[in-house]
Amino acid sequence: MDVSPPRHLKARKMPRQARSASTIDTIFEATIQVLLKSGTHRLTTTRVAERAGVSVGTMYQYFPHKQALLYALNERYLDRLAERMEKVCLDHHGKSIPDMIAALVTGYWEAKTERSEVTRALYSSAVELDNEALIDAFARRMDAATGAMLESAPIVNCADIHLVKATLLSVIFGTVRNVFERKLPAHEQVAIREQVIRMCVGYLSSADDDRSKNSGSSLCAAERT
Amino acid sequence: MDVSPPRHLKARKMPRQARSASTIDTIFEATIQVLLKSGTHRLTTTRVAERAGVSVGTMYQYFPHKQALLYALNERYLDRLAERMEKVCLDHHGKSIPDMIAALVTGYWEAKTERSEVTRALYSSAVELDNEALIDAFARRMDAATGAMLESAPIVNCADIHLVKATLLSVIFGTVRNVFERKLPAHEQVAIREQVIRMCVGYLSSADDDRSKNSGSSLCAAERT
Amino acid sequence: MDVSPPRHLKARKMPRQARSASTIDTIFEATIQVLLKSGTHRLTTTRVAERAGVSVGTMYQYFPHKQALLYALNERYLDRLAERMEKVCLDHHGKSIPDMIAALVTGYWEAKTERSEVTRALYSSAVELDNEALIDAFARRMDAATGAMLESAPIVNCADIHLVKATLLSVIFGTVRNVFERKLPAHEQVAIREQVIRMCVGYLSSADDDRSKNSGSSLCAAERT
Amino acid sequence: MDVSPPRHLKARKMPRQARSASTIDTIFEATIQVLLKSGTHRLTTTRVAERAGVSVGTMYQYFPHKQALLYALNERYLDRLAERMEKVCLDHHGKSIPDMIAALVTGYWEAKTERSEVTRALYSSAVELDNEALIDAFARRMDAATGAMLESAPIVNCADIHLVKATLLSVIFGTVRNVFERKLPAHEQVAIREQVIRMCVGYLSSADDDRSKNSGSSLCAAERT
DNA sequence: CATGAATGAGTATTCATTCAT
DNA sequence: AATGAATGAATACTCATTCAT
Repeated sequence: MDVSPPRHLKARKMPRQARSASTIDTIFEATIQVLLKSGTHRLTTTRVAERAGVSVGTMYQYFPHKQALLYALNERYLDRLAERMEKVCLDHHGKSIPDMIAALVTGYWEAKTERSEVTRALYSSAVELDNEALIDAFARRMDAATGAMLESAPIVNCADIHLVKATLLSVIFGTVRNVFERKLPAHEQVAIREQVIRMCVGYLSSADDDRSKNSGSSLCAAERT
Repeated sequence: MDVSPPRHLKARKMPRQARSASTIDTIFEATIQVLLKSGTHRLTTTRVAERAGVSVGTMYQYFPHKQALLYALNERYLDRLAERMEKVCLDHHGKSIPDMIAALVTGYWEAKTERSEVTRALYSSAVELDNEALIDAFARRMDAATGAMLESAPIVNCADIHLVKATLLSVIFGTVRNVFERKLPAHEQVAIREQVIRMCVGYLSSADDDRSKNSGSSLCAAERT
Repeated sequence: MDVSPPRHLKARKMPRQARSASTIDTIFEATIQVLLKSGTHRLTTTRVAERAGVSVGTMYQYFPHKQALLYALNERYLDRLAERMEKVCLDHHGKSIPDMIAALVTGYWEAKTERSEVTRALYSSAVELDNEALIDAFARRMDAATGAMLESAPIVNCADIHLVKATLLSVIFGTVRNVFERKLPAHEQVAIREQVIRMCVGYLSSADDDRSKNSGSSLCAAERT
Repeated sequence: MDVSPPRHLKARKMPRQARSASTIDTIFEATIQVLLKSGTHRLTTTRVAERAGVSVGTMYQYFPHKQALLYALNERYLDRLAERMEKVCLDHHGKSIPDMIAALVTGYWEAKTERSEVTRALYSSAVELDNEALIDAFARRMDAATGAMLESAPIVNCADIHLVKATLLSVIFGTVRNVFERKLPAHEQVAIREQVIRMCVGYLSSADDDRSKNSGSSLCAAERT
């Protein structure tokens, strides 16, 4: 994720040697483990270092302070998530709209759910972390990826593709998180997921319809005013 | 909100005298102020007490520990939010579906946005708080309120009203939060809000259509299997 | 126990009315209960008052501070213990020396053991309590009582009866406490108790022998130098 | 003292470097000083650290909590006391019984009296400390040491040497403590001490007599049943 | 007199960060 | 570079005591 983080959250050294890279990875993993075992508010630098098998001193060589560590961890997480979702999008270029939507929703849902505890832990670690820049960067990548995917669909051809995309992404990401966080029973989660797909597909095709019919209440018409 | 909280999060004494009630309210307000000024992780019992103009000791008479204070604060917040949304629902009994949806989305959006900093602060205060019970209770109230509202609409008549409601609420609450948290520019937020309303309205009418047409891919048909 | 306690440890009001006396007794009992349930270092005035069913304020009417309460409690305990032991002594006037010794040892041992947890609790409550005066008064009463008892024995007739008594009492009280505190198995405690009786009886008769034989190494001779 | 303490009272790190060892010793000394100056209930970790000239943090590196510190302090004290008494016993192997007894009593008495304030302070610090294991270990060492000493005496030859030893030790330790705690005038303490020695010597020789005479009421006969 | 809410100094314990070795 | 001992400010929570009602 090529964001310039708030200056004070920068990692201290970029891993130039293989050794460093692996050390950093070990530290990341250790952080997650501690997060899972002890929760955010008992995540201490000492505990992380211990778990990672390095000394605190060493950890401070890589991350100038705790916040920087958590920032970098979230960065890595969002980076991987973005990559994964970009791949999902790429894989569905040229597919039908319903396929695309289903892929987006399901892909995101699976990414969150696979290691749901880790997801939850990361959410809580990011509280009060100045990570807006990360979120924005993630949003931009998603925007680009879904944009490219949707444009590869034969039918969709709406003027305000930007707004449609923004809406879609907000609905998908927001809803999945909501369902995920409420810890609903699995079958209910799946059922809702299907509904959300239906809803989004309907939305997209209506946006399209509107355009062809030039209807007054349509998305595009609305945008023309 | 008539939830029995996890035993360890119970407030210590129920305010029996007017004086106590106002003290508790003062403490709540102080907590919010401190949350806003210092952030969750610098919210200390001392600071809250100071701001509230009472001694720490007094605070501990009412809340056996910090967690209980935050729990009660969130409880109060969700309680008020629920009341507000219930009123919104009641006020739209018998209205058209689009009106209902618009009211739900806009109502929730406004509730979050009016004192957006407070909303954000409360979200962060709830991290690592065992408040699932609160969320559940809130969800149940929303479910009941929206259910009653939707059933008062002439047209809607779907077999799996439960799933439809759950989906609607997840989409609305999830999306609003997502938009809210990303701090998008106001006009974009409004635009997305309108889209979400469109989307939900479309979803509801399609659910209804499905039923009347008995279409194989419909919501209700699906549920019949 | 007619000791004048260190001025700062005096109870605030002498119970003049029946009501007061019973209140005080309730408080004493409550103190013991709290001591048993929570240990000395979690004995708080509030907890005692609660348990006693009175308000803290009321408690402070009777005892100007915590120390005074504990002092009075220990005073009462030692008073009762002294009474009990005095009765034991009186009951054995004119009996044989072995009977006397056995009565002393067994009596004391039983007094401690009957409610051993209470005994232990009181010991711990007295730590860092300025209760030397109480101990002294108790010692004096024991001295008088055992003195009178021993003098009623036909044989004993030693010049330094004071030293003999002091020794006896130290040995008995010290040993019983030692055995008591080490929580040895009951049968071992009993066995040792019997031995101690033997030992003391032997000591007393030898003190007596010495005197009649006027032996150089005797107790009384030693005292003559 | 090779006792495994209750798990929660374990010291945190064993001193591996000379520096640590001296730090720990400094902390012990400081604890004693604070105990003397402020009493047990005003012994705070901060005060100890201050007096020791280290930071609280450092103290907590070595002792996970106050209790562990006090436990370790008592352990060290009893360890040294045991060593000292073992030496006394060793030094009197082969001596006469009266010499042995005198050595035991006087040795213990001196150990307690030399720094009597420290002794008292340690007693009070141990209240409500789960130090039974320490006391037991100490008792076992004393038992072994006195056993070896007594067995080296030509005459003593009693069947139930175990009971005799237990009695002796209880009497000696109990009585010395009793005399010590009552703060009797020094000359009286000395006088009683002499009496106790006489009493114990008499007891031991009677136990022996009994055996040679096979008297029915003797210790050994009793044990044979 | 009785009550119990309010007080706030006091205390154990944690933890991010530094820096001598 | 790596280490991990040392630091000490920060923080949650307690409890003896007072005093307005």
